[in-house]
Amino acid sequence: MDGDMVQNNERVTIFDVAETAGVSISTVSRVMNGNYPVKQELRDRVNKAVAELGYMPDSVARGMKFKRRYAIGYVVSDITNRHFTIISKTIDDILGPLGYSLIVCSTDSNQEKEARAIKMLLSNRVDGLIINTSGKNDEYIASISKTLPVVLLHRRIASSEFSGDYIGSDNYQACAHLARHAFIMGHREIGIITSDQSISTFRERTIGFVETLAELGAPMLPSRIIATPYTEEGGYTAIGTLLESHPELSLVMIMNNATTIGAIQYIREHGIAVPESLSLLSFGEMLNANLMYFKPTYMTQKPLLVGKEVAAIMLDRLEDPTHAGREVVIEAQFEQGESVKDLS
Amino acid sequence: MDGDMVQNNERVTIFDVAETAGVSISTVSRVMNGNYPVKQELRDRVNKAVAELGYMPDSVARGMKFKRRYAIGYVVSDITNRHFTIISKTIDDILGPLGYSLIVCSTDSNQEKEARAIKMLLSNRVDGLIINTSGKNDEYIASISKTLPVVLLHRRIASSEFSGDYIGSDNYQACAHLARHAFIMGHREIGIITSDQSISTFRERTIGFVETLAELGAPMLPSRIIATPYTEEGGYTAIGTLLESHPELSLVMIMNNATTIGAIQYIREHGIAVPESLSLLSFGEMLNANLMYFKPTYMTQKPLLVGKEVAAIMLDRLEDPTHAGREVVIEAQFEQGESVKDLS
DNA sequence: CTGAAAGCGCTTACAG
DNA sequence: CTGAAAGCGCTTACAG
Repeated sequence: MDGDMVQNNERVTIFDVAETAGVSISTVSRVMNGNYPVKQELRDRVNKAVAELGYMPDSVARGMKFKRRYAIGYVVSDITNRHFTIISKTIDDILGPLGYSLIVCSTDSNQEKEARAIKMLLSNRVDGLIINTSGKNDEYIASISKTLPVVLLHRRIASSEFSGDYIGSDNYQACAHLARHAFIMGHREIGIITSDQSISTFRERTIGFVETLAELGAPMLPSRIIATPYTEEGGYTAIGTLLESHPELSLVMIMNNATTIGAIQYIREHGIAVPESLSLLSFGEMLNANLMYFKPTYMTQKPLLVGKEVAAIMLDRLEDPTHAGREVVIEAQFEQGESVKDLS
Repeated sequence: MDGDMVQNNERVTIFDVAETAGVSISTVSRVMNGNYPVKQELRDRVNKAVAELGYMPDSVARGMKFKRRYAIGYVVSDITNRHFTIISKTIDDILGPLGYSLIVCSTDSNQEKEARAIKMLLSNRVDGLIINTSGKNDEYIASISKTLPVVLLHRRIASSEFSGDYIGSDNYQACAHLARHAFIMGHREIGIITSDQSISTFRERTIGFVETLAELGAPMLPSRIIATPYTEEGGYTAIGTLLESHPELSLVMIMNNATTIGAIQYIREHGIAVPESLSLLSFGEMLNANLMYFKPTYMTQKPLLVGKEVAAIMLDRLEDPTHAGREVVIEAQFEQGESVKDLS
C-alpha cells in the first residue's frame, strides 16, 4: 500500500528498471548483458533496481532482435511412447542448459495434425525442428528444410529436395539379425506383423527380415505378412487375424513395440504359451521387459544414444545451417530373451 | 535465378507481402486477421501475394502486441514418467487446437533445475504454468502465482501466499483403501517404502495408510517405514534393506510406481515369490501391469482424467486470472491384482 | 475502406 | 562510458 511498493500486476520491463535506477534503457541493457563497459556506480544502481523490481528480461523481445527464439520444435507421432520420451528428455538435458526450450507436439501420425503442428512451430519461429514424421508431408518438410534446421528422427522422407539431417536405427540390419536368429532356431513357418509401408522404418525393417530369410533359403509366403496400425489395438487385432488364417505359424515377428504389446495382450488372454506353442520376435523398446511373464527377445534402439546424437546434430546445424546433410545410423541392440523356441 | 523468383533465405514478413501486393502493411494485417472490412480487390491481391510468398505471420511478434505468447509451460519431475506423459498429451490435445503450444521441462525434482526451468519459462513469457513441483521452491512459486496462472499438479506447496489452482489425486483415501485391503486380507506384519516426506503426495499417502491401520487396531511399527528416492534404484535398494532388517514382514506397501518397479526387480532377482512369501501393494500407474509375471494390486491415478481437468482449469484461469483458487481432487482407482495373499 | 504512426520490450550502431 | 534513435514483425487507434 506504500507509495514505494510499486508491485503492480504489470510485468516489469526494462523501462521500469531504467526509471528507478535513473539511467537510460541502453544502460540497463548493457549491464544485463555485460557486453559493454558500464561505470561501476551505474552498474550498482541498475543491479539494485533489478533486484528490487524482480526484473527479468523478456527473451521473446530479445528474440525479435536476434531473430532467434532459442526454441526447438519436437514433433513426434506419440509423445507418450517411451522411446520418444527418453529422447526428448535427453535433448532437453543437453539443450536446456544452453538456453533452448523444447516445444513438443504429438501428431498421432496424422497428416493434418502434423502439418498443423509444424505450421504452429514455424509461426512461433522455432530455431529448429526435430521430426519423427508421419511420412505424409514429405514435400512440405523438404521445403522447410531449405530455410530451417531440420533433423529427421527415424523416418526418412521421400524427397531429393530435403537438405537436413537424418538419424535413425539400422532397421535393415537389426531385422536381418532377427531373421537369422529365427532361422538358426529352426523356424520356417514365419509370420510378420508390420505397418504402413509408406513409412521408411517399416519398409526397411520388413525388407531386412524378408530378404535375409530368402537369402537363407527360407523365403516368406506373402500371405503371412500383414500390416496393421502401429498401436496396441492394431497388434491385438492383427495377431488374431494372422493366427486364425495361419495356424501353422511357429513364429511371429512384430515390427513395432506398441504393436507387440497389443499382440502379447491377445496371446495371454487366449492362453497361447510362449514360446511353447508360439515364438515371438519384435523390434523396439520393451518397457520393463524383465518383469513380463515371459522374457521377450527383441532389438532395442538405444534411445539415450539417439537423443544425444539428435541434440549434437541439431546444435551443429544451428551453428552452421549450410552444413551438408548428414546421416547417422545407430546400431540397434539384440536383447536375448526366452520367447523363441529352439526347434533345431 | 529469375528476377521474379525472390525466394531468398530471409523470412518473408508482412512488409514483403505489402510490397508485392501494392498495399500498406495495415491492409495486409487486416486481411490476415479478417477483423476489419477490406475491399475485395485488395483482399485478393493480398491473398495472392501471401500464397506466392508463402507468408506466415510471426506469432511471436503478434504476441508482443497482445502480451500473449499462447504458450504454456509444463514442468514435471520426469517427462519420461508415463503418468506425466499421458497428462501432457491430453493437455496438448486440448490446448493445441486452441493455438497453445506446450513447453516441457524435466526437473528431476531438483531445486535448481526446477528454478532454472521456471525462470526460463517466465522469461519466455508463457501464459501459464503447470507444475509438478519438487516442493523446494514453494515461496518462489507462490510469488509467481500472483501474476501468472499456475496450476499445481499433484503436489501442493506449503505457502498461504499461493493463489493458483491445485489438482491431484485423493492420496489419503487411496492409501486408506489399500490399508483396509491389507488388513482384511489378514496382514499384520506390514512394511512401507515411501519417499521424501516434504513432498505433499508422499506425506498424504503415508499418513492415509498408517492412520487407517491404526484405526483398525493394527498400528504400524515406525521402524518398518523407510524412505527412499522415488526412482527404480531407490526401490531396488529400499526393499533389500527393509526385508533384511524385517524378515517377518508379510506385506510391503510402496508409495510410488517407479519405486515399485525397482522393488519388483529386486524381488524377482532374489527369487522371492509373490504373493506366496511376500505380498505387495502399491500406488501409481503400472504400465502393462497385465503383462507382468504377477498381477500387482495397486491404486491408479487416471492420468487421462487428470490431464483433462488440468487443461480445463488452465483455460479457465487464462480467461479469468482473478478466479479464486480451486482444488480438484480426483479419486484414484483400485486395481485388483493377485499380489496380496489371503491370510484371513 | 485505407494508410501513416505509435507501440509491444528489447539491442546496438551512432553520436557524443 | 552513456543516451537518443532505429529497428525486429506485428496490430490497431487515429485521421482521413
